[in-house]
Amino acid sequence: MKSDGGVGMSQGASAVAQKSGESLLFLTDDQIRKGIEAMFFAYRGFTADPDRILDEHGYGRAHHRAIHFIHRSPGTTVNNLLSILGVTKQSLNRVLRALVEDGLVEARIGHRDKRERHLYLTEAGAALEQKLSDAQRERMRAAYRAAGPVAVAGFRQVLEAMMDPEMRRHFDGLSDSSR
Amino acid sequence: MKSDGGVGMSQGASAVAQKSGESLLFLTDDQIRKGIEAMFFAYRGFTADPDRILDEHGYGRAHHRAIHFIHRSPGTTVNNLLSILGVTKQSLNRVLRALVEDGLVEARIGHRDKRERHLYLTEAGAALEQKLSDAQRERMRAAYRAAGPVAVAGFRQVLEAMMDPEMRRHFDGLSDSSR
DNA sequence: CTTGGAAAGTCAACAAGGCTGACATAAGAT
DNA sequence: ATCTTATGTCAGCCTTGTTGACTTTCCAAG
Repeated sequence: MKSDGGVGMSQGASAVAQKSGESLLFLTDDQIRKGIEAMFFAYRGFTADPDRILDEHGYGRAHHRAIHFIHRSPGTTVNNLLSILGVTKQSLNRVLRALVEDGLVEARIGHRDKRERHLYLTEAGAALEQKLSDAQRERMRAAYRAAGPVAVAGFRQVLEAMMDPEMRRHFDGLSDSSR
Repeated sequence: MKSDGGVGMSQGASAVAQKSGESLLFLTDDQIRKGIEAMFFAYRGFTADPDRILDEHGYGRAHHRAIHFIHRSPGTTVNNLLSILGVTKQSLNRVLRALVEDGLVEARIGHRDKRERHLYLTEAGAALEQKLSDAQRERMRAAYRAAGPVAVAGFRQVLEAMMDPEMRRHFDGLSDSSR
């Protein structure tokens, strides 16, 4: 694999390319592949705890996502949720209908624009949200604590750089303290 | 929500708890929640590019995962793949059958134990793997480059701490230079 | 050599959660 | 009055996961 002096793997930018003294060893194909696999395995852990709880309640990840973002942005409209979740309205509607029927979510008709439905968690919905996010936060907190503040800052930087621009807009939007 | 001096949210370990001079601000519920949302949005980006390519070929993420880990561990058995992927044999078999029928994967009967099937990518399979991992690596590399080596190290640390122990074993196993 | 059990494959049936397309309704906007 | 938007809904399809039952192959222990 090392043809011309250790540089020049098969595809494009894989070479180390000792540029201006900086080693850039973290950009080798091997490092990146390990990052890809770490994402895969970590995401499994990330969803494992909520998945167990959801299963007990007869829900799935789709319900979790809806509950999470309704909790984060109480009164959000269906359309807004649609663009955050990136699914079709039919898909979201199926989930939302179940949550409303089960009394976890309330869909209030808009005052200004009566076509809109503003979504809120009921007390029962908020209780499930607590349970789910407690479980997910606990693992996250353990990981954060184990890795330390510097690692956490890096973690967040890489994740944000990995998002599609549109998703980053949503992500930044959620961080607004306006609400 | 702010009862006793701005600290003391609802659930457990959320308080800042200024322990021995270290600020631990990175362990607040708010920081953790942002990490959770960052994971969610970033994972979407992480899978977006391969998903597009897979779609053109009439495959899904399940096929990608199989192809990836067969590429990583040529000659791996079905059982080993099963434990890495964490799905049922019926689910994996469906995917594997399609890949074998399409000539992307070869399943050789074991020499020592003839019950086992050892899985290999064919030339066509390796070509698709290239295409998929090139796309995924490109985004990863861009994120790594934007964030820098220190951030990348932190990223990896947090991800590894987030895995289930069994998944971490698989992850570490893949990094072995033995084989 | 026989038999128990492991590895693998297969068939059937089902569910969640994506998708598309078509259509209905209400209401804001022009 | 008409166009457009927001939402809901019905029908049908696909992928990918599940469980359960059964078969074949074949190593290994008795």
